[in-house]
Amino acid sequence: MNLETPDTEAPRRARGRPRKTADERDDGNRRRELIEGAARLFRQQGFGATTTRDIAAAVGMQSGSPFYHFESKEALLAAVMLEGMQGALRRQNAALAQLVDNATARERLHTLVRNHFDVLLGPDSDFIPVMLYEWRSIDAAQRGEVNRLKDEYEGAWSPVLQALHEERRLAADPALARLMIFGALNWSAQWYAPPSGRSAKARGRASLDDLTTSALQLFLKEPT
Amino acid sequence: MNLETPDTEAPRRARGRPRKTADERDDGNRRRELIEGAARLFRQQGFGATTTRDIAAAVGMQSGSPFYHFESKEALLAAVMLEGMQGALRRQNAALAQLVDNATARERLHTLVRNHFDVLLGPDSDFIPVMLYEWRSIDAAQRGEVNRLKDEYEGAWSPVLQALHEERRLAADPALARLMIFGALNWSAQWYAPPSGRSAKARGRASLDDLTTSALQLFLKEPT
DNA sequence: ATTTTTACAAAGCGCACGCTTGCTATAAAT
DNA sequence: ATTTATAGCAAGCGTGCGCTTTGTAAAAAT
Repeated sequence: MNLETPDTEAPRRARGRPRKTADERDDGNRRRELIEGAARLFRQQGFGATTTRDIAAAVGMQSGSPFYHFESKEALLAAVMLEGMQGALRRQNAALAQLVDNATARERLHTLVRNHFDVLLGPDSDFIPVMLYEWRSIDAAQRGEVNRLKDEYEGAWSPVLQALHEERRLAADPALARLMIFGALNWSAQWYAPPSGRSAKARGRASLDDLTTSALQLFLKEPT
Repeated sequence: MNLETPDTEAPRRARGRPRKTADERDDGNRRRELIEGAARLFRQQGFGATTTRDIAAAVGMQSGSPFYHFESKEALLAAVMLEGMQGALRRQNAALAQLVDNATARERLHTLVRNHFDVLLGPDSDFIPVMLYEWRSIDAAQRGEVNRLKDEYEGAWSPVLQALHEERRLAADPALARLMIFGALNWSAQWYAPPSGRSAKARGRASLDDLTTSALQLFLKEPT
């Protein structure tokens, strides 16, 4: 017993380059490029159809090098999801913070929906779709933290929908309504193609603002 | 040249067991069991995470035997999708045919939504979710026929939504509304757990009828 | 009785893919 | 100057997996 540490805590003055913490390692190195490249490939081809060699090649590495940064392909997927949820939550909180204090429930929902479309379909929007459609591919162990963030993200919608329900502008049960609304929005990742060039609307390509308008029209009633 | 067939078409009186046509081969044999087993596994684990050995074992075959019935794993996936869309379309047409001629647009939408939930979440409902969430896994060549059926299935919703729009019970643009409504419904495959035992609603488990009611409440306005 | 087809089982090929191992150049600390 | 950690590269191991090949018992026709 007691193989690990002597009782006397000798200060062990460290020499050489100090070890970075896991947090510090997250910043400006190739790790990020790996996450972003993986997110793009996972979205385009799916997790199963993407090889770790594909990912390495996408960022200009040799085939084994990603495993210096991530202990497994699955851990890389988990990092993509975690990164995505953190970003989404950050942006949602920022959007809500910009609202005036006396904003109506309708205005709050508009902000939430518009931000969600941006998270799903805007630039650098590979993370959340991967999370939504590759959920099965990570095991329960790594799902925990992502799930917490997801609950927090979705939880912000509940009081808004509850208020709209009380205003009689949302007829359905708020809990089911939230699920269905997320479905309607998330599904856009399957069909949305961003408008290209001018007169995009004439060609049937809607903007994210158009989508937001239509979504609110679809879900909300006129006030009585 | 001319290695394939002599000019003289000798009648070639066939002896022995006659070859079945591809159509005949579709009926009461293990092929169906393979499709159903594959559908269940593809839904539970995803296409990429399901091995052909898993599928063979699920129907009590040796690992190579499925390839007698399907030329590739991908062809098996395509068969699952085709089977699913054919069944969905058949059931949708049957449900619509049971409507009285003077049914309102609202009644028609109710029928479509209720049937769609049944196709998605009812018994033996693995086919369509697989189609929705493993779309990327089949190549364009095999997507054609499935796509035709899908267009036909979704097309039946358009005149109904158009009519509701004109009745001012559907505010949003019908084309976008259709996409969002399918999203709201299809997404239920991700979260729905069927009610179990008695007092299911008390435990927060909704029935497919409950879902249908909530969906219509969410999408439709009171008549003006 | 013979032939032909069906519906698999049994065995295994070949390789792509996840991951490991060992090495090295550079950077940052003492 | 030396030590220690970083960020990979280079090469390959092992194996799981899609698929092939061969065999063969039963069925269905002549």
